[in-house]
Amino acid sequence: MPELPEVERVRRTLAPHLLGRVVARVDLHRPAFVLGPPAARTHAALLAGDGLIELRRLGKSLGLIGQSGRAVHLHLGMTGQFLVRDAVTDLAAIDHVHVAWHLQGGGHRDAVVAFRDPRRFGEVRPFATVAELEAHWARLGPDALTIDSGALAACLRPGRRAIKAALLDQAVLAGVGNIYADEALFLARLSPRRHAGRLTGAEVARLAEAIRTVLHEAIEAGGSTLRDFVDADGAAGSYRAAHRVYGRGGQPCVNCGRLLRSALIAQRTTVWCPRCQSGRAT
DNA sequence: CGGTACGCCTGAAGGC
DNA sequence: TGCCTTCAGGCGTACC
Repeated sequence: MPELPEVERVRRTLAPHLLGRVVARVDLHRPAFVLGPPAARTHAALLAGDGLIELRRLGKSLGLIGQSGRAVHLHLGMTGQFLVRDAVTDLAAIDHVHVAWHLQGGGHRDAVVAFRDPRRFGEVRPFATVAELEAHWARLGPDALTIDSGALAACLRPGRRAIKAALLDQAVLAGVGNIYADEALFLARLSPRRHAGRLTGAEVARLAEAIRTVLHEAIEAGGSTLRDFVDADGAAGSYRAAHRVYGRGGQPCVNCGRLLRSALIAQRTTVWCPRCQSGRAT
């Protein structure tokens, strides 16, 4: 569920708890949750003893950077979340906590940041250098939050598949998932079944603007909480109430009143308005 | 190339 | 009440 807006909310709320502080200890509650070759999965690789200097984001991925130059790739998957707790918290009493970073210094009281992920689709993957993290991220397309018309056209040009499928492909564009793909296509008045490579220049421009608009709106609203998404301060997001199509199959279109269609496209439940998103090129 | 299916994993929700 | 099935979905991978 966490897509770009939710991950960005996590980044913003988590950063103040991490940056400028030192990792006093890393607890591996579930060692197998940490990815990569065994030699690269040490406590030091997870930034134990390191100072934390940066928390960056690309698409739905977060990167925590240490003063040593080490870096940890973090992905929330479907149900991943970060809990920030007092240092004395008994994390063993909280289910599905896989990794925990104990933090000191920086003028705050000691704290612990726990990665909790019931479904375990999330990722914690250490890298020895920032360059290696960046190489891992090189398979991702450009970040969706700032995508412009020209860059989007370049991403989509070779594609003959449905635009919905292309938007979900993180190698094309990083950060859009099922919720925001449907919301952006609705705003851009494009059928999800249109061929990605056959959109007109005007349509690509509309889509790029729609993607930026829905992502910015969602970030401002704290993200979309469907069931259990919360940011690092424990706050749920309210953007679900603003969804125009996602989760509204069979209900009237907010624009024209026609009942919204729902179908499986690119193996994902897709909702759109058959009138507003007519599917014909203009 | 694209599309289809599956596995990973848990918990919520629906059917009976 | 309780058991069983289905669904949700990010992402990698296998296969046609």
